[in-house]
Amino acid sequence: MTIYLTTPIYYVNADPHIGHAYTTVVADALARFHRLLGEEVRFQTGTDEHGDKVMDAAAAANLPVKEFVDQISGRFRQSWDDLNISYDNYLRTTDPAHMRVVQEVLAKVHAAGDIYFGEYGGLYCFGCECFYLERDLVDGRCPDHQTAPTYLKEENYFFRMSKYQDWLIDFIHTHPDWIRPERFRNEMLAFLKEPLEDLCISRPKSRMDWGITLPFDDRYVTYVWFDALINYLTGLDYPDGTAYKKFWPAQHLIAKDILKPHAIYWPTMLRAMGVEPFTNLNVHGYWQMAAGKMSKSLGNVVEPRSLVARFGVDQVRYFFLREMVFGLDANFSEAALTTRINADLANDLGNLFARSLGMAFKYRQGVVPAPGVPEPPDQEVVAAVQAMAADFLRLFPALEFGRALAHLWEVIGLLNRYIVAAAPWELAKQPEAAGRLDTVLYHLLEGLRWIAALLQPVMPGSAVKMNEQLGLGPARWDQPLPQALTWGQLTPGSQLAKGPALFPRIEANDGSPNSPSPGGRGLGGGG
RNA sequence: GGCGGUGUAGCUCAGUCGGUUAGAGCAUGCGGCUCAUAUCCGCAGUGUCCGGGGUUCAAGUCCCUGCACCGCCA
Repeated sequence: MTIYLTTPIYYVNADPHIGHAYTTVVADALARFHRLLGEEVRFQTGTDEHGDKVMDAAAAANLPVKEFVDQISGRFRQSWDDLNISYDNYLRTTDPAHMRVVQEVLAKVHAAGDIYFGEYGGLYCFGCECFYLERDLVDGRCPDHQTAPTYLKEENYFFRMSKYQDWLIDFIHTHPDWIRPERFRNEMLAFLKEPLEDLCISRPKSRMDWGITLPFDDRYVTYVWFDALINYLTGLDYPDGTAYKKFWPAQHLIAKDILKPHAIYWPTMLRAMGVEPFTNLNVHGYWQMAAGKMSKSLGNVVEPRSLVARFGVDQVRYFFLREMVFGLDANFSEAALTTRINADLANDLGNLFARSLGMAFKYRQGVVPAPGVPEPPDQEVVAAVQAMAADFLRLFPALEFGRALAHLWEVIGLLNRYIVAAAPWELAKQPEAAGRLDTVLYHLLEGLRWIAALLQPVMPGSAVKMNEQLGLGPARWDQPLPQALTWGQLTPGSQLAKGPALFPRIEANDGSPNSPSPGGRGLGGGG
């Protein structure tokens, strides 16, 4: 079984932010999850590097464009390395291989008659890279940039998108799960009730030349979507590469700001090219930033790099996956992040792990004891762990990360209560209870092994630390999940290892216990 | 302007097909334990379920309407 996971290629006119980071962490968690299931995974991310906004940003930075895009693209890549992102391919639209394939695709679609030459005139905003109608303007100005648009009349190339409208509507109807969650599917069906216009896909070089030259007219470069979207194919060495034959169609992950290009333009483009549609378009919401709190004192915290530096990679990854319901907006605040880290990671999981290993060392010299005959509380632990794992394996690939983790944390709570009820410190005082103590310690350690196994996609570094302290080598934690999730694999007699606290508490420094009300601008995944 | 969504505890949110005294986590208060990262466990409290009207034996849930916020379209 194979799976091809993609993030958007991020636009390099600005630095990476939390929205990009979220999309990429989700993709990585899924990639790791599917690898653990024993599937063959291809995971691609990258950067989108053409267009006027990049030219402008380079000019503003006083750098040659190529130098500028190298720099920003490198910064994205660095952020993903910080976040422990296990991408297989990092695609840049300035790669010659990509540019060559885009030209091949353009030539093919043009030859088939789905790209034609036409004229378009209108009010153009350079900030938005798009034309506006009078009624869309606010006081004669662009609603986003507050600048007056310029009237432009130019000849351009158009993709015959309207031709595929009926096919697309039918395809969405016959594939209910294709665009998910459902609200985004409904949004697109509503949009498709109106006639689809053809898509302008070129820019004259006289106006903008930082792009890929049209193979059939070298006065033009292609504009945005016939460049950017095709990355999903060029990354697989389309059309002849073995990767393409092996991994297409894709599971796309995007933020809702680029829903339309991915749900409308992209499938019709694929249709015109004669390529099978992607498997799913998975659409997530925005992190709403607490306005006023981020700007000055914490101005840099939305940058993935500083977030990771301040709070830790796995802490940030856990927060992303636990806090946001995929498809809905969520609030981001330092207070909420701190609460998750302290309550869930330090107090619940970290402390459970520390006290369990601590007792194994204190009472059994750090050697895994052999369990005796399980009693009802032990059986309850086994049953709960197994039920949780089944839920987790079902919810995680369905993008219900928060619910999957909530189930896992219920078991963490159960194990904490199990300790109190069993009171190993009392058993340790009674020589005749030695067997009972062995059984309780074993159930704790084995339960933690399951937890570590399931947390690998979410917190890979911490899961390794847990496995190491549980005395397991890579050969054990790399085995496919279905095999790892068998009760009793922790070998009695094996040696545990001491280690530092998995998740140190974050001491409050701003004195604000609760997160402020949501506000401010959402941050999307870009693309 | 059209379509859609949301509104539940101090905060973030669950609430299935209408069905008992409306739940969870965080925060707060009290108690307990000592293996543990001042952690863990137990107990406790708080709700105009956005307002108004309606259907029903019964409404957080269904219908109408008003308000607020959000999204898509125009």
